[in-house]
Amino acid sequence: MEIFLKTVAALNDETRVLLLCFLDEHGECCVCDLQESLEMIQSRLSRHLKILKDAGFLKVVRKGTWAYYSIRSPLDRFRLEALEEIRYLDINLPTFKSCNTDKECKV
Amino acid sequence: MEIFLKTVAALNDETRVLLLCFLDEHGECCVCDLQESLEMIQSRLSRHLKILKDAGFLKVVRKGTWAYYSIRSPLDRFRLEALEEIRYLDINLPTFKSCNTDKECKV
DNA sequence: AATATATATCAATATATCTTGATATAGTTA
DNA sequence: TAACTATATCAAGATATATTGATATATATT
Repeated sequence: MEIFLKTVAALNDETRVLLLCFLDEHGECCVCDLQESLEMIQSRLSRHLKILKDAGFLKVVRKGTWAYYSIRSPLDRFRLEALEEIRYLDINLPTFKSCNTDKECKV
Repeated sequence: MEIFLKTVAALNDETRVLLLCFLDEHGECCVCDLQESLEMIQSRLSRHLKILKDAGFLKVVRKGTWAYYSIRSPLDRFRLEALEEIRYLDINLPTFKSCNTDKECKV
């Protein structure tokens, strides 16, 4: 029950649905890319990414100070179905903007 | 987006997951049966049943003063998948107790 | 070592949701 | 019509979640 509720709670927020949709569309992104693209402050993003990760939707790879988030694969049946449902929502996604520090980011 | 969030929000509560599970297991129940079986006060039940109904999970049939709730059928793909997931949760359901007014209830 | 940068966490406030008890509504029975 | 019953809704308080700005952590660079 707990895991199910955690999964569902993660889906129960517009910001997180947008995040899932964006990562599904653009693939792996670092937090600063998401900050630029979605125009969200860093603490807010970090919080929601953690919730999605803990709920089993995302994975993180750290490279130096950067954290690259992407949709976890493979997703189990229910999470995949949720993602499918989100794809159908026809959300108007903002365009991708790189954080353009151009050091290590965007490998 | 709104409809998706409403659907997910409906799932995001232990009481409602229990309700779905109970109705899935026992089929159509009137509110007073649920009151007896789940030992919940009436206003609480009524609230949650409405949320589940508005989110597309339940249907209601009124007969006199009684309201019989059951899982809506057919469910669309995502809601059905959610219900499947709930079935797998292995929730320890309370036994069915009729509201035993024995007038019209439990046809 | 000192500074800078990316990310994570914390604290305070704002907003939403749940629970309960009280009241309203609407059918039923006397 | 009046009293009764099942259900729905409302109001108040309690609990959870989201947002923001500040701070902490950890890596990178000089």
